[in-house]
Amino acid sequence: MLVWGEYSVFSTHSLVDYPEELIEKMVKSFSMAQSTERLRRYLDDELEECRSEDIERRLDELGTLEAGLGTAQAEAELDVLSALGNETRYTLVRVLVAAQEELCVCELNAVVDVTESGLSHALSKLVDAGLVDGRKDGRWKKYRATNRAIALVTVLEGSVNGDE
Amino acid sequence: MLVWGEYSVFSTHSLVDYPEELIEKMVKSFSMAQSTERLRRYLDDELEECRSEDIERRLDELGTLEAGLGTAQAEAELDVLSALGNETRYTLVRVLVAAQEELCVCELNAVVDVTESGLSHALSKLVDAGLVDGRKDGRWKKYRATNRAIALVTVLEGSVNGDE
DNA sequence: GATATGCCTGAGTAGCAATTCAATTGAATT
DNA sequence: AATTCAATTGAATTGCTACTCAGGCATATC
Repeated sequence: MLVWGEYSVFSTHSLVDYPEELIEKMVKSFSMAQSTERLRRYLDDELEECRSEDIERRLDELGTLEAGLGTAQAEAELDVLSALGNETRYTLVRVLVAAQEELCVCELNAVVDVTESGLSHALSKLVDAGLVDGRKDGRWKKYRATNRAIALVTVLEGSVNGDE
Repeated sequence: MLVWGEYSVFSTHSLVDYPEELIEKMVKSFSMAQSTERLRRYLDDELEECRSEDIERRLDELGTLEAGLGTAQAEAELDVLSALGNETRYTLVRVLVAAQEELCVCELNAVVDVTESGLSHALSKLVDAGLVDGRKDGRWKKYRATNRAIALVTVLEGSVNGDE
């Protein structure tokens, strides 16, 4: 039986008896147990009395919160955020939103300080994130901001006042 | 006189006559000239006739678009975005928004897969970005989502439907 | 068809960001 | 005051992203 408090695992055998991966696992489960232990103490504090079901329930509640709308959705949202969270790409989106019309790649090249290739990479990421749409027009290619981009930039500009 | 088309600069002197920084400058201004040249051709296409003032004017317009609400604001916005654009931190914010109440660090430790230290770093970045507020309560520390965080997560969840 | 131009893609790399580790602070308990 | 514990901080390391470069494809012009 594993009794972490008394390290009975370690007292029975020498550590070198175990393969590395197992040790890693043990260490991880140990630190896991530690943080659960802390949570127990916290709930003890908060709820006055605290049975082990309370911890289980709280862990469950937290898990539910995390799950929220499912992981796929959250992943998509994260993609959008990390697409926007870069100076070059955010500049492009801001310009396209402000322009309220489609702009040619050759025009966009004038507003960001990267290679033609870098610009292309940036735009492709923005397309993947659903933040801009691209359209080929003869030898030129034109991009416009999507509604998603407009919504996000608007909220962002509204919510972030330069006063900090 | 510099005539890029004919590389007169390079024909007059050997390249090694110039210090490296100057060459770099020349190369940069050359590629700059190239992209401006492309913009000229594009405007030629679009406006039918196109004088050099037209290019100047368009470059100005694009510059204005880029400037928008000033660089300080844009920088702050970018900070917020890059703070959110990370799995650990975005999970924390989502959980805090969903919880609609302050949560203890020891509780948050249960929803993300990082060290206690990593969690602390993450929370500190979120505070800097104005996405969460921290409050010390005895030996525990509790964090809650700010209005900014709520607004952004809400819009994001509304704008990004998992349908892609 | 040959050439020029606009843009894109894949590979490689430099630099930065995210995580962990080690040590510390501050509060509470003894 | 000494100890324990929650949380933070700074340094070191790992991992990854955002570039550039080289080459390619498509369209237009000759």
